[in-house]
Amino acid sequence: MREILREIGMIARALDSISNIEFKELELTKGQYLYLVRICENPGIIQEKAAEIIKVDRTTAARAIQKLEMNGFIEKKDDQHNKKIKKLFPTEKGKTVYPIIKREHDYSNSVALEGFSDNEVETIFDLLQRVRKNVEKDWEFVKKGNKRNY
Amino acid sequence: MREILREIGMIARALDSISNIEFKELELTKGQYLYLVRICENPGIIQEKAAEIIKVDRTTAARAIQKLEMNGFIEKKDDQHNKKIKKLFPTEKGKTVYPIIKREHDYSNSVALEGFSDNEVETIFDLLQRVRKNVEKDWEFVKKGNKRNY
DNA sequence: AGTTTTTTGTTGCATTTACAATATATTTAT
DNA sequence: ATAAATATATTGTAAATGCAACAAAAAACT
Repeated sequence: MREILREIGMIARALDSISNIEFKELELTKGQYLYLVRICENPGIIQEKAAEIIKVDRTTAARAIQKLEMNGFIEKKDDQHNKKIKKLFPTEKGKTVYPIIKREHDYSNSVALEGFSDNEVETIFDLLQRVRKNVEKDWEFVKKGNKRNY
Repeated sequence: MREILREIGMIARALDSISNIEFKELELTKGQYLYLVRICENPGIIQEKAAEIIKVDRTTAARAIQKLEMNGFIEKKDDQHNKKIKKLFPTEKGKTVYPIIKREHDYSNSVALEGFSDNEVETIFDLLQRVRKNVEKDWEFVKKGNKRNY
């Protein structure tokens, strides 16, 4: 059994740690870059959806986004037709910070893929997407309170 | 630019979340399974080393391991020749729980790799190991207080 | 139309996480 | 041998995380 998930965990923790340290100078505290990036790339997205694509608890997302708003990176706007939801948009400040985050991510990405051929890059991307799709089914299942059987 | 790191982040958060939920019935709280597994597989390992291979802050590891000890999953033993270090060993209770964690991990692994050929499994494992090695250099560099240049 | 279920958002609370600072043992350098 | 540097462990503090519980709007069902 090839323990691919252990490798993935190590990589993810290392990179998250690096990003959190590097983004402190942007006044972004732990984890916030995750939400800001998604909101910049999907303006109008709602909190619930952001949590789902990031794969984080709804209440964690709620508070992270609250704080992003408080600190002026994003704003919440009411929807015309649906009183329940609040659409999320980056502010000017958020839009200014986005390319800095992007640059960091691109750099980390290039570090991660050092020594990879173009072909290998395509391959790992394809395989990882498949893993992600496999895994997110179980995540949603378990998060909803269901029990996996094994 | 193929955003492989975003995929990795999603996968890691989803699986960590699943594991944390599933291990609550073992009386293991958030994150503890990480440390217990490493200690079971590397009996005698020290805290500092565990943090390093897991890729987590030293102080976080310190408290997680403290708690594992308090709850009887592991024990710390003084070293004969080095008064500074404390070697970590699973207790009987820890050893009992280990195969349950392992089974869960194996299951998640098989879910993650659903639809993969043997060849693809080998490929992704190999590529991920290379990514991990690339990334851990930067992690150690940044954790030590150095600044990446990009 | 009325009822039930689902979706979305929020808050209380307990816990984990990690930075900063401290202490002590060990190793390296002079 | 002594001093400086490094390795290892710990604690204080602030913040994020996530479960449980709640509320209200929307959607699905009868």
